[in-house]
Amino acid sequence: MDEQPLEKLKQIEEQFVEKIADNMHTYGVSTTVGRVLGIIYMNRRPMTLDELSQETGMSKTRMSQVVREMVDLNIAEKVFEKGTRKDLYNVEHDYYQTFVSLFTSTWQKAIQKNKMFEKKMSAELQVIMENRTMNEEMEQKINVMLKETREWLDYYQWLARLVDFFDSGEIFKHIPKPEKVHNLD
Amino acid sequence: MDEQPLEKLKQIEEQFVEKIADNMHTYGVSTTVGRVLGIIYMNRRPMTLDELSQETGMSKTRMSQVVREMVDLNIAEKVFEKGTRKDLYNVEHDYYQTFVSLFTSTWQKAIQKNKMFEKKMSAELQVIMENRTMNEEMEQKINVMLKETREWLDYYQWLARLVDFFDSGEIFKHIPKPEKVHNLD
DNA sequence: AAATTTATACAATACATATTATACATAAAT
DNA sequence: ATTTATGTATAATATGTATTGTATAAATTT
Repeated sequence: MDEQPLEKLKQIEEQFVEKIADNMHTYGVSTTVGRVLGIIYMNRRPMTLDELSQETGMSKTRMSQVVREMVDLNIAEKVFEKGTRKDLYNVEHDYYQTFVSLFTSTWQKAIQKNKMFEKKMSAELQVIMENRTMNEEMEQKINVMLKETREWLDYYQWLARLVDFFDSGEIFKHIPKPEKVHNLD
Repeated sequence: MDEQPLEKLKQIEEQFVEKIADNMHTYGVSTTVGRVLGIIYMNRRPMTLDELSQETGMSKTRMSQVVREMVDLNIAEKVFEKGTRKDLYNVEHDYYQTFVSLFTSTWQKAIQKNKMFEKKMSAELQVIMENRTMNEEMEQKINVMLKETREWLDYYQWLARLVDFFDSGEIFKHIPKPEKVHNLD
């Protein structure tokens, strides 16, 4: 291949960005979030909305929406630089941390949404339980559903512990990141 | 409330189904996959495409698509019953196992898609490296990208170990399911 | 052998999400 | 005080995904 090495390197960086973008639905976020993440990552310094707009070919409005989502997900942060009015955004430079941030953010929301559900269901089942006109079949069905609500609660409590397991970094004690030694090549 | 207890119980089951459906985007699958999962779960015996179509109000075509996806994701299975021509589908009755199945299925696909990427990038960087017309800045950039490909590889290998950690059940040694004792109430 | 049932391929449509264009509020520069 | 820059609210549009309708192939029943 006759391409200039610099151009070739650019292409490789772009392939990285595209691969990150491509993977992002696995993390529960849009392709564009991944693309912006990858672009800032490869840029190796914070970027403005205008720069992101230029780099992605998308509107500044869209870039604004995307970086706000990323900040909410803890995978980007606004950084301050003296002498510029424009907002600057940087991203997490640690693949593992990005995974943990997205994993915990996603599941925290799910856990939060289910916080009151079990209580509500149990209460409603209790109300039916107090109905005097109940036969044995009915009582059995209610007991099955009561058991179900407990399993639901147990599972969501387990999920909360799982999220904490990741958020605290405990996961890395059990599945260590590879040693850095070979990076000293 | 004056509702018949049986109707009330039906409503509670439906609320469970809707909550499962509602949560499903967190697991990376569609609301309809969740609804079908919940319906079969609450039915407590395998269901046919026609029954699912009836219960969901959706086309039989759609139900066929959905259950195939669920079978692919290891959260449903086709079961055989003597004396019926219709396919019967059952679902996993363990919240934890459903989580593990979806988690591992989702991430296995991502890992598979990235299997060759690092090799390809490294090879392309090596080709540039051999270019004689390289200056020091260029060489530094290539080294940064080579380091990047190693980190990528390390991270995906870590993800593979993480998936195995879940798939093997190892996760439950570190974050145990709650004791079953209180279920004997 | 013919009719019927069943699941799914295929094409078309509906709906939800991603994105753009424009307007507007706020802050900074002049 | 006015102008300019900047980010985002809002409305409209484009695109991708979910779903339906119809056709078809294969298996089962008659």
